[in-house]
Amino acid sequence: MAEKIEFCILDTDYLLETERQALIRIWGRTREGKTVLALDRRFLPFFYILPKPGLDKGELEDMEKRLKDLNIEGKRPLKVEMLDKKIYGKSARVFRVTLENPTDVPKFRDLVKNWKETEEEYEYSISFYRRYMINKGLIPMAWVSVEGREVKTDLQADVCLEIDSIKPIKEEKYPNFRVMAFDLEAVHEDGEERIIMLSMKDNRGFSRVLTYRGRKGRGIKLVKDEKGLLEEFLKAVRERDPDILATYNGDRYDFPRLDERAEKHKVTLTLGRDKKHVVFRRRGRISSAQMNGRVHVDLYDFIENILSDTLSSEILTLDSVSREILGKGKKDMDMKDIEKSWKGNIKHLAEHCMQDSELTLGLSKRLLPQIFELCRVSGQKLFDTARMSYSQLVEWLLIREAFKTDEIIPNMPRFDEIRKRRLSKSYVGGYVYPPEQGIHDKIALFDFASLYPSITITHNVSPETLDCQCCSSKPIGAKVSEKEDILSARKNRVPGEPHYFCLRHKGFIPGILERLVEFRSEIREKLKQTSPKSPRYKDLYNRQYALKILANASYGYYGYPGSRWYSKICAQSITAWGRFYIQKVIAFAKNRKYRVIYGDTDSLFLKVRNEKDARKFLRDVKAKLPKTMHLAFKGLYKSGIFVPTKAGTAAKKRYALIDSEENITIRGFEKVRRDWSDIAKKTQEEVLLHILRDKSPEKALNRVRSTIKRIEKGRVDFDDLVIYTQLTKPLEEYEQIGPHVAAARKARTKGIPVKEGSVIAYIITKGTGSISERAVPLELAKNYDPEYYIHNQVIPAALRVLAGLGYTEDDILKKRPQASLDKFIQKGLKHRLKSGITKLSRKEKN
DNA sequence: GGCCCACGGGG
DNA sequence: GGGTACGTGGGCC
Repeated sequence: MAEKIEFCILDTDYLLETERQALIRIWGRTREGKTVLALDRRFLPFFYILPKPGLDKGELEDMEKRLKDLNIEGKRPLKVEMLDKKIYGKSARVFRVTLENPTDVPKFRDLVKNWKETEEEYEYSISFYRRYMINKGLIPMAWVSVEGREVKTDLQADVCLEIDSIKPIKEEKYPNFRVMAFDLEAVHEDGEERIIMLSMKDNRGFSRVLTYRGRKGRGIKLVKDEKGLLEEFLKAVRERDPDILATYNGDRYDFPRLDERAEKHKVTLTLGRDKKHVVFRRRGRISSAQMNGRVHVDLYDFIENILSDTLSSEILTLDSVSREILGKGKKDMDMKDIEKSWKGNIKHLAEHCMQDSELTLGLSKRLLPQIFELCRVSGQKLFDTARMSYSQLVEWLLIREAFKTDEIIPNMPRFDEIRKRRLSKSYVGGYVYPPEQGIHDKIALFDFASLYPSITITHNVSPETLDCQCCSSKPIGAKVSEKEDILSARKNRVPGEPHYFCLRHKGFIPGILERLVEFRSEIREKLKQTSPKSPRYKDLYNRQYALKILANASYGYYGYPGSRWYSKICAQSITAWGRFYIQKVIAFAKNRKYRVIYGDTDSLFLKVRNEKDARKFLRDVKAKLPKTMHLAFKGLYKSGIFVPTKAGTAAKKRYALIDSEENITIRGFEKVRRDWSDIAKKTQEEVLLHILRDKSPEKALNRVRSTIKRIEKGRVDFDDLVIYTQLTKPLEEYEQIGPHVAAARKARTKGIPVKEGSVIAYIITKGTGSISERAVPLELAKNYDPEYYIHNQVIPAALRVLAGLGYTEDDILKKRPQASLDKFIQKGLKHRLKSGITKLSRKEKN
């Protein structure tokens, strides 16, 4: 029976059932809530070959014949065609070799890559499901109309179709995807990490905790043992049948644990919509847990890669991220608490476990719509998009655009090319106007909105428009100097660089960015006419956010060593223009007798009389800027301090600001990691608390001082001094003997077993020699070195926070008076911190 | 100063 | 059958 069905694409994959054609599968959901599986067996893989330039007609014909005659164990190319394509905008004739099975592609490519007629091969490494989506114009998380014949399936789908035809359709809305979050708890017992509890919660009212100790209670289901827990989990997922399984750090923690324990108990981890075990896909240094027909979204991956830039949170724990995004966090339990509860208060542990699933589900409600929009812009499926870095998102956007315009997709750089790019001389970045140290009042902040994308568009910065032939006779604006009018930068000469960009033909990347930016401003217009409470507002907001992310990442993509469209000169030119514009604005301000307090890359702080004054300045300077460059007035701050970092080095942004609503912004933080001692971590935490909650930097300083005294008097418990560091390779293989390696060696000679993967607990003890020489395993430590803990642990940790407020090591050690800073801090922080809207950020723009 | 090495999230 | 990949800071050499 011929059927027609419309659905939203959730996932795509392919199966290699035979040596012959592969099977493409598309999973989705209809408006009516049916799950769909659509199958396509008719799509064929291919790749391109660019012949050496200068081959004559006869030689090309010979090459075509040789390609047609290729033979691997009886397998032949199904088709060899000559096509007109473009490579970096220039037309090029290429051969397209069509094959039967995706695994044939690399095999046939290997055969031809060393031919003397072969200049280069292209598009041989686009995975098959991506190839299909690109060529059919299908967009994940967008809609398709499929005509086909319904077939039987033993997979978990309401409808299964063999595709006769498939085409994209326009529809903005999403179907009601089913989302389930889960979280597990584990303890170490007898050298194993056992799963003791698992919680689940979905967006349709289901929640459950599984465990095998204590009493069954509301929402708690008791199972026999760990194996029973795993089986019950699989059953629940199958019954609730979510489209999306959401975790927080599931790729690195929950799934590897499930996998280990399932193997131990001989349970097959069937969490997808087929009968297959979860697979782990390598992605660089980590693996991702994937199943078929159901999408595992690890929110931590997305937050770490993308969202962390817009978060003010210093660390990315579930607690801190939830606090910021959802306005509610959780009571954290450490490993000892969990073990204690497991032996006693199971109910308490169950609440804690469920809380994690709740927060994860809460986050997914907010973040999945953003990720969906990124899927639509990048054209990549949910599983992939949720794990992509900025560069990868940009890359896939470009790849999909390239296909539309008959551009051949440039190859990924090979390993030695990447290394070469990494080692190549770094170029000059953003301009920093050194901050005027001290306290200032009435400071206006201005910044360029999307500076680098604007430059890319305004100046047509693209690899194929660089130093073009057509404009070579007369590059314009050849002498761009300080004295010239600001508008001369609109010409195509890169300021201070011996390059120019084409004025006649729009570049590939500027063209894409221009459409992105136009599309975004259309959406922002619509946003203005939409009630902020309506669901449509959120959709539009997420859409413009996705576009902004992609546009802003484009500059980084030019300079990213793994980039297919790498161009150091483009990246360099963009920062050159960036410096040019911000310097022009600064020069203009100085000319008008404004005091410039600080400037960095795309922003500057000016001392102004009042808001009106600031707005007037903006108006005047904007008249001097190209219309495509958008300088904006971001706000007037009552006061602020700016802390210059060491001259010469790349200046770090370190400042604290207070606006009229008494919100404080502090920038320039870094975080303390786990290979620090507890005493350092605790001190830092308390310093933060004293400043933010008690509004008292003085208390914070005193807190550090008393800790130092305790250390000096030898009153600190070893537990607070231990540093934990993992051995990531066998002890013998270390070239450099760091403290943990030295401590591990000492442990071994005393008969304490250590091996690759062991976490070494050590203390830095008194004596002479390097830190490593004085690093002793916790079990063997007899004393500790106060100097090390004061100067290498506590003070640096405290200064991460305090330096942002202008304090130095000398202040902690009472070596200098601090009148002026204290005045600011008393005045500034004291009551203004009340508002609680406090930003602590290590983030630096761009 | 350059290079090696570990961390992050989770429990 | 093409993920090969990060970015930053401490301490050794």
